[in-house]
Amino acid sequence: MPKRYTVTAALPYTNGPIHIGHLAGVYIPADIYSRYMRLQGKEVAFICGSDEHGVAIALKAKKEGKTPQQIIDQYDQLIRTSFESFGIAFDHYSRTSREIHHETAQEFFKILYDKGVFEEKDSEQLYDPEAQQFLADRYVTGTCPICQNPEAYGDQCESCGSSLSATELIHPKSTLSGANPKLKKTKHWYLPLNRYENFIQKWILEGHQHDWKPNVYGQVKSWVSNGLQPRAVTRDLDWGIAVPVPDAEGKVLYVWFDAPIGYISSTKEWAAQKGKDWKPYWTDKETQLVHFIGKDNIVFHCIIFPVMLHASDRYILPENVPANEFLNLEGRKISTSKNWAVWLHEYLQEFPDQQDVLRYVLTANAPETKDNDFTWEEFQARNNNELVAIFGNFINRVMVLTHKYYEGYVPEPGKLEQEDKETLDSLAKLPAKIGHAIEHYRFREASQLLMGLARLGNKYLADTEPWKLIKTQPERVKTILHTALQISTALAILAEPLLPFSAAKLKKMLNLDTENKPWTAIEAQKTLLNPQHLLGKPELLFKQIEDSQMDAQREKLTATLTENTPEGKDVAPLKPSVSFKKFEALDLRVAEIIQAKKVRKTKKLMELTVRLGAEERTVVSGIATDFEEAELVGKKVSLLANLHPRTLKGIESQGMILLGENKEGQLVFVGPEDKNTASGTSIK
RNA sequence: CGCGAGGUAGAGCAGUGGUAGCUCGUCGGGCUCAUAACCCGAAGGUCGCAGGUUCGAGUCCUGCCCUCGCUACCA
Repeated sequence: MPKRYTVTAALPYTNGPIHIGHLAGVYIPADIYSRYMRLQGKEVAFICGSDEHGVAIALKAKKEGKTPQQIIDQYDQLIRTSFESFGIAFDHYSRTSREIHHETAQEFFKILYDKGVFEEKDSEQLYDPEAQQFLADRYVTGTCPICQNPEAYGDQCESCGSSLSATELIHPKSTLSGANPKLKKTKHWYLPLNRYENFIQKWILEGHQHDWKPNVYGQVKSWVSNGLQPRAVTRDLDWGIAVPVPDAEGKVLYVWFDAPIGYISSTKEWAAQKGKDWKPYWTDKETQLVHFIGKDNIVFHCIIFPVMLHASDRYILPENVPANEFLNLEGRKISTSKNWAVWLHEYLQEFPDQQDVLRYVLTANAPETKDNDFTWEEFQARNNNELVAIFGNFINRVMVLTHKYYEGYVPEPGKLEQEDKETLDSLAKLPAKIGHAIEHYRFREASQLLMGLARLGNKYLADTEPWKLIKTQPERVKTILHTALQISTALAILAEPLLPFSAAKLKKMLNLDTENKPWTAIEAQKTLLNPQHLLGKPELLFKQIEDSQMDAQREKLTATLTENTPEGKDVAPLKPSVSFKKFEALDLRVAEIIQAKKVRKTKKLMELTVRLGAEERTVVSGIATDFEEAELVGKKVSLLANLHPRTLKGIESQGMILLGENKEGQLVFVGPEDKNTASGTSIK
């Protein structure tokens, strides 16, 4: 096993607070891993920090009439304090806006620059003269040069599916100001990922086929087999880290380039404060580097950042990148902008001193292999049925019995019976099992193994029945409770990485020394709690969570949903009036649906065959989420019949069905329903 | 359409070639030290579908279907 661990957790982007998805995917597993490694006596640097650059922050500031600095200060503070009170025990949490990071990132750039790694390319890019900035591809719309669709985006045309670059668009328009963007020459530096395909091939595809998670490995494989492209590492923007070479005024490092370097600068800052040398943490082969991230970050941490590290020729590569999938909330995708989330800072207020409950639930149901769903129902069940009923209750039974029979002193054990030995043997095997699970990033399994130990304790008490034997064999009861107390102590030690607050509370109840007993003591079946040791006061380790609390949380989410529906807002403003002539140009008809079929591999598209008098037409309409195939057939609807045909998913749509949206956000037909209106009738 | 990940008991998941398992839930029983908690037992699965390889397939191969994600779409 390596002796030193550099553990990084994805840098949170400071444009919003932390929610349960972040915790389940990144911060809780990283924290468990780091805590465990520290308990094994390893040198650990658990590193994180706020990611504070990039165009999204610049735009958010502009929108809110604040400076970018104000935005990042606000969220850095919120994120920092909520991590701290949640017990994510970073060794260091820095910020990419700090001087040390600017220096480190610039130095990193310089190293690659001096080695001639980058390719320099002049290109003509669209520049918005009103907003006075270069436009990212997705901020430009225009006419597609291939299919003439007038609303193609700068990176891709929705109509024909072609990949475009913004400069190819005919009649481009800035979505920021509406201005006509002008071409302006600009120079950028590119990281030629294509030259490192062999490196990635050997390192990951051949070297880590079996120890990396399938979802991570699969993503990398997909990227490599599609062919890697050079990627610009600089941008024309005023918010970020200046490009430290001549001839680069007004240019900053692209945020994805500077952010991962934040791991290094944060380590440096930490080492300086501790009087340590940071270098071994990033250069020594005895160091195991592990990146904890969500699946959206796989390409950066498995391809781009490693290529940067490799090209610099002075850093070690990550040993593993255990990316998690995503967590949904009550069946819907978590969304910061739609406020569909459980926010960490709100949880901490509403469930004070219950950090471990959320830690446990998010660990036991972590999205390790696929997307998972968080529900308040499960949250309550996991707490009441597992933490309270199994773990907390076992501890309480042992505490109460020991106080009742022996005034809180640990009794002297007698001769061990078969049932005692078997229980202690199972106990001795657990540290290795839990450790193995954590070392292999299977935190869900680790949490269940820990709960299994509490179950073992309950079973042991049920089998030995000390409350009966106390009347007939009081000596035997001493052995039983001594054994039960050993299990309790082991729980306190083994729970530390997973449930640090409860572990601390339990240690206090057991009156354990503050320093941790090593896991090896459990494996060696050493006495963990000596006879005559005096226990502390019994307290409940976990509290029941009531239905009313869950109802309140669910109501909060329902309120969010209501806010998000169009009805909660004002009616959309009317468009400018049109002349009668223009209205007359529209040919509106009654159409009868005679066939309806969902378009494969789409969520919303329905292929409809409609009758217009004698004529039959195909119309593709985005209504599949609101209507079943069967209920559509026979229905009469209003159709805009002379709309220019458009091809969707390879099906030519010859018209558009008129629809309205009700307050629940469901689509309803505008039109004549099934009266005696003949199909083909004109609507006037 | 393309790529990736999944599809195993009512729910959530484990199981990568050798008699289908865990947790929750359900039902029945036991216990009463314990936060109406704990312990035992039972019911419940054609392991997405169809072929193939093999003495043997949840596990390997091929094709297909479905779900999710990325991307796109929503005329």
